[in-house]
Amino acid sequence: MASGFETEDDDDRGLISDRIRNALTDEIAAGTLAAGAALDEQQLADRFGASRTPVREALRQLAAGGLVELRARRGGVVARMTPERIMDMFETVAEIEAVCVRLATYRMTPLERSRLIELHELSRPIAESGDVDAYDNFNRQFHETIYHATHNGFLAEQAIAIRNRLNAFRRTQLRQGERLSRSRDEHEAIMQAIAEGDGEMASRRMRAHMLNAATSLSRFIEANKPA
Amino acid sequence: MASGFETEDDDDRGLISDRIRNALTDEIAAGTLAAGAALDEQQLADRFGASRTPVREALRQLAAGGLVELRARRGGVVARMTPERIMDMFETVAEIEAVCVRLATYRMTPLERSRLIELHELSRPIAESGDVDAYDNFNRQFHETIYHATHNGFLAEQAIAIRNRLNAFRRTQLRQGERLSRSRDEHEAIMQAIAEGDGEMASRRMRAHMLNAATSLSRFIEANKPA
DNA sequence: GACCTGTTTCTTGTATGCAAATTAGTCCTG
DNA sequence: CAGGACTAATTTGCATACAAGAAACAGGTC
Repeated sequence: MASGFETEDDDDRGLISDRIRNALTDEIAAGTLAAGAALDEQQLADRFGASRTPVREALRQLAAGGLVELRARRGGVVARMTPERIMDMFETVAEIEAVCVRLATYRMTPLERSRLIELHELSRPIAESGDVDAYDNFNRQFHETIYHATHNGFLAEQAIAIRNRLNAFRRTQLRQGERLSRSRDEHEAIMQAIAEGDGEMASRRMRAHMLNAATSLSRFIEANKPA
Repeated sequence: MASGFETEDDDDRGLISDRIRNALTDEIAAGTLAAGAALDEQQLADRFGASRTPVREALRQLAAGGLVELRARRGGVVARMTPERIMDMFETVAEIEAVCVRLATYRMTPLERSRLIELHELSRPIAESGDVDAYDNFNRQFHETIYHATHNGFLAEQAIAIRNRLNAFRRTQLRQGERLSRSRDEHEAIMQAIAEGDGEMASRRMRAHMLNAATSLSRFIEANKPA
């Protein structure tokens, strides 16, 4: 938002290793590369029309981000996520978000507060329209606004990193219509607590909000993964 | 603990890139490589008697861990930490630790509880002796025991990762004698809250405990960094 | 027939070489 | 003398080549 130089996001121009990293991230997120899939360096190099060197660098970066598991001299596989681990990640995100909203409540500037209120107001028509992608986009903005309002850059970075890491594994789904309006209602409750300056209350409501989303996903996984 | 094969930890045998990564991590942590120092690939390669390839991989991993900042085609420098950022990191650790101890209070098994009590008892003579290294070691065990008692593997990993990241920047210092006994007193208060099953109380006390440590470090930085 | 062992093959890890890009150094110009 | 542009040198990014380890396979033995 602040840095508006690049025409789009990143692709095509720049470092090959970055292009490969982004492409692999997207493919893992989209599910094109299934969890547990072996990542052959030469094969990937051929596919991207590059040599193994940038592929290796991309894989290392992905491994550092937790998307890929790398065993020495045995190559890499797309990180295999157990339902337990996904729940652990969701709980962690929920707790971190709860921390963020508490700090944000006590520290946000009037400008940040009005920006958040504005965002929240904008979400009403989106939730009513049922446009999941649009709501997803709004939702990310809403939460990231809160991260930054903590005035703790490191915490904000961590929150975004973990959130992205989780996003990469939720595939395309979690698109149950009724969840949208409930999500907005929960945001509403959080906004009210923020408005009252009650960080603890906002924190508890945020935690509940995130855990509701987790439960929703959990049900989806349960339903779609028989094994 | 479970895997007790290696004679020591890691060094000398195994992947060269890992050896370089570990060595650089240690040197950054020890302050041998000052913050902002340029990291020339060829120079490091020569120093470690290797080629640039493993050096590059090591640098990427360090960059992912936040110890090194890498700008495209401009090489890497040891991450420059502003006092603000260090405080942000400390606050983040404090909040995460607070989350951990709350969850741990509600979820720890009797075995984990007795292990923690045992550890805490052991710390009394260490704190009295004033052996900072020994107390440091105990302290790490104490906190990591709490992480694992959350029964959330992902959260525990995150907590350890952030804690390590912070450790790498505190140089050799923070060795003021009086801090030891105060630290143990604070642990005592946390243990009491855990014993009473009051996770919220334990959480608040843990947060205060960590912020005290941060303030202590902050004072040190203020005193030793004139610029 | 099952299991162990030696060999082969494939993959990763490392080294070296080359090209592009950035930086610094110098020369010229205002 | 200051500022800018061109050139040269250093450094990163990538490609290719080689070596070492691991997995797969075949053969033989119990």
